[in-house]
Amino acid sequence: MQAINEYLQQYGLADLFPAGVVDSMQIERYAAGHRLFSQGDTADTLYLLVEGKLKISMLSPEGKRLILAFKTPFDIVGDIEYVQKCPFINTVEAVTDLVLLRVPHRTLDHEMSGNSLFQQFLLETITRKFVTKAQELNFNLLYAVDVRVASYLLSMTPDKPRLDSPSLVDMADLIGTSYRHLNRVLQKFEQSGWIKRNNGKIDLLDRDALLEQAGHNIYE
Amino acid sequence: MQAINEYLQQYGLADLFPAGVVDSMQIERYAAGHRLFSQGDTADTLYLLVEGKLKISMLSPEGKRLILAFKTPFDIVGDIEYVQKCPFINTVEAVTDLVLLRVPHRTLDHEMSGNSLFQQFLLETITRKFVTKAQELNFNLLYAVDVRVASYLLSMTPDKPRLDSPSLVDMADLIGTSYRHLNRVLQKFEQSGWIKRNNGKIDLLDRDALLEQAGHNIYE
DNA sequence: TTCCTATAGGGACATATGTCCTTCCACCCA
DNA sequence: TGGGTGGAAGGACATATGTCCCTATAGGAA
Repeated sequence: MQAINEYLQQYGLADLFPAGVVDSMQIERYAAGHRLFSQGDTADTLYLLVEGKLKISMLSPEGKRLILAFKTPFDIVGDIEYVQKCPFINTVEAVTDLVLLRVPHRTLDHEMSGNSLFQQFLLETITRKFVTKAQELNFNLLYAVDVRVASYLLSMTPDKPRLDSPSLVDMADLIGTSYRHLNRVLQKFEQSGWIKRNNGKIDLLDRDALLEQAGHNIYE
Repeated sequence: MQAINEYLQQYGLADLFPAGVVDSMQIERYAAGHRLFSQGDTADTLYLLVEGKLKISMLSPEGKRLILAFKTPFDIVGDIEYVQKCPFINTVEAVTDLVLLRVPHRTLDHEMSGNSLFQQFLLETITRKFVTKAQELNFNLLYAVDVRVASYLLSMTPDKPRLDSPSLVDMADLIGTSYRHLNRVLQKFEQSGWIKRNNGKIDLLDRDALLEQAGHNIYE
């Protein structure tokens, strides 16, 4: 069970936050499945994700769900809303058990406004997010679902060639297609011998073929 | 023919840049059609768009062109690349005759690094771009081409209900569909009596119907 | 003028994708 | 133990979209 300072140290943030700000931070722990906030909620907190995996999603006016991203440490949640002073744009839920550092906007406004180091930190973070988002947009406009599925499979298995509990529903919402069509594409991949489905787990048998199908593009 | 200071005044930027920075700015004028830079070019300049309309596009590895945005004053070009210190990500061309203020990175590095006001300015600009890009991504994932076409038509005619020289080729690349399919959708709109095509011009006859088709979503 | 090129407009067809519905199976709980 | 329940898997069909092709027309270049 790490303390706040240890986390900050671990992610190279020890010099970024003055002691006064660190004092006002709180460690928050959430169980898998817990919803941190929903789109439209008032945003008065910046979150630093230090352990676990969370899911960012939104609901369209028609009620269609879109999963925008999965995030793992280190990452920041709520930075856009902090800069824009607007309500939360998306919904965030815990996929695994989470540990986050919670920084109130009030503290940031008092102690960090005009702090050039912190602004530079935010600038680089948000710029990086922008580039990622832009690539994602291009990727979606340019390629059909099978390319995106191949890319997704590859990006989710950097270490071992197996997806343990993929939740095809989430996967479809992330890729932006229907559950049915995702299934169809997976079936095609399986018939081609590129993957093997067992009991909801997915083994990647032929990374090279998938890489070719993905057009050498990977999510992120 | 305005001077640099007048432009800065006009867009409320007079207090943002110290005299030393303003001195190093240059006014640049380009004719319609001119290419300012291409993706991959070294970026050593930040551009402030003060007159005219430009087009941001990219080419996929497969050679498919995607138009990412049209921009009109006031806007900033090259801010992402300035923060990231990376080559230009996209290609930028003049649609109409342009006037831009050119600010060398070198000057910014020397005179503005640590300038909290300027960083805040960049932060807000880039954050806004991020939100726009994110909405665009959601919009593309959520809605089919006809919705996007309706939205595009509405957003391009804020004043008068006519598109004068739409270049359907560009329009298709912006929406992210094929020329053929765009034509098909326009044909459907025309048959529904929502628009009228004359000699390449497009008149909007029924904004309400288009608004409904767009699902009350507008680009931007 | 005459040719050439670019674009508008659209036909025909194949493919990609969405919607609806059915079946099957593992797992949980009363 | 039996009945639910939820997700995996996929059949059938309609629609959306892409590709390839052709024609017509306007405007620039020779």
